[in-house]
Amino acid sequence: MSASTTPTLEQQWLDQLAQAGYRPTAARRVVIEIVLNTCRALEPLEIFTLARRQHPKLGLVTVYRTLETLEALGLVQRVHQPGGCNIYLRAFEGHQHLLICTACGRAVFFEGDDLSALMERAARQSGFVVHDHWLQLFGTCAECRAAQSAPLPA
Amino acid sequence: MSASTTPTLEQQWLDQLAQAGYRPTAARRVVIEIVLNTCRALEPLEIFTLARRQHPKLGLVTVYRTLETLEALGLVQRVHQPGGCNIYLRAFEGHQHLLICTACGRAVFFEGDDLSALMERAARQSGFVVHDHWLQLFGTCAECRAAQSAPLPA
DNA sequence: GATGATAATGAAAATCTTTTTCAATTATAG
DNA sequence: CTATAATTGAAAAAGATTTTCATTATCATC
Ligand SMILES: [Mn+2]
Ligand SMILES: [Mn+2]
Ligand SMILES: [Zn+2]
Ligand SMILES: [Zn+2]
Repeated sequence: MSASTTPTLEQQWLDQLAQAGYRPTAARRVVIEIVLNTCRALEPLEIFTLARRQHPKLGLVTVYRTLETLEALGLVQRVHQPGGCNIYLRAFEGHQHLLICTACGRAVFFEGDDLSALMERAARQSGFVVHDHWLQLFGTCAECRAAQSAPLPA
Repeated sequence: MSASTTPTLEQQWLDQLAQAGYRPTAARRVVIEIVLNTCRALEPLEIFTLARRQHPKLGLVTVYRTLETLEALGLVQRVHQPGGCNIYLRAFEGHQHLLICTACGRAVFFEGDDLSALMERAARQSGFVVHDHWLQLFGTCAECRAAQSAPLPA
């Protein structure tokens, strides 16, 4: 086997931080680890609570600052949901959109949407030049459907 | 001419309020009038500032409460934008989406999107049952494009 | 058009979230 | 190691929204 193993995503993010002149600190590591190991968008306070288990003297301010930095680097994104708009998730890679479970919050990425016809029609009818689009799907994930129909525990 | 004229939208909203047991007060009239006569989504504070010109003793709390009520009745909706998520606009009528000018905020409604193929594909790939979707387009309106390319005032 | 019951209002206080300040700590280059 | 600069966390400040509560406006009934 080759001696070079693929660096973990966490390491890749830390490398990107370093490359941009940021130092790889304990606080940043913990926040990054949590974001990368959670399949749903998290509020700063949730991240803080989880992170403190590994890093008890962490301050909430640092969570805010780290999210701001990661967002500026394009590694995380803010997600908008009916229940709140300051929740953070791993950023899209390329042109993707989210499908979010309204029961548990699980977020999955999908791609391959082609909205060009739609956007052209909207542009023609409105006189706008359309630059961008937000698309988000909501549904129920397989796990939540299974839990819903499962027999209640005795 | 017929004696019965079509009631204004403002009157229709006030009627809906009355029907739901709410009183048509001066404060509510002013907020409604502003929402109906503005072509972009507004923050509570903006509505408050505009409304005070007509109703100087209005309180900001009342704007919040009125928006809450109008939202509960399905007359206004919260709009999400990169710049803020607590801005309010007339609600959709039927299945519509928004196209928003990123320069001036102007919002126009459009309909006729067919995302069923897209949603089915996302559902199949993810194992989710898809219930709902958010779609929003961003662009530049004709007025803002004209203003941009117009010669500067002497 | 009074009157009493009830809804609605606005000022102030309370809450919650996010940002700023600043002294102490930590990472890095030399 | 040491000097330098970045980072951190606590506390304070700022902002946004909600709650509380005494006062005022609306409405149904007379
Ligand atoms: Mn897309
Ligand atoms: Mn649609
Ligand atoms: Zn789920
Ligand atoms: Zn515009």
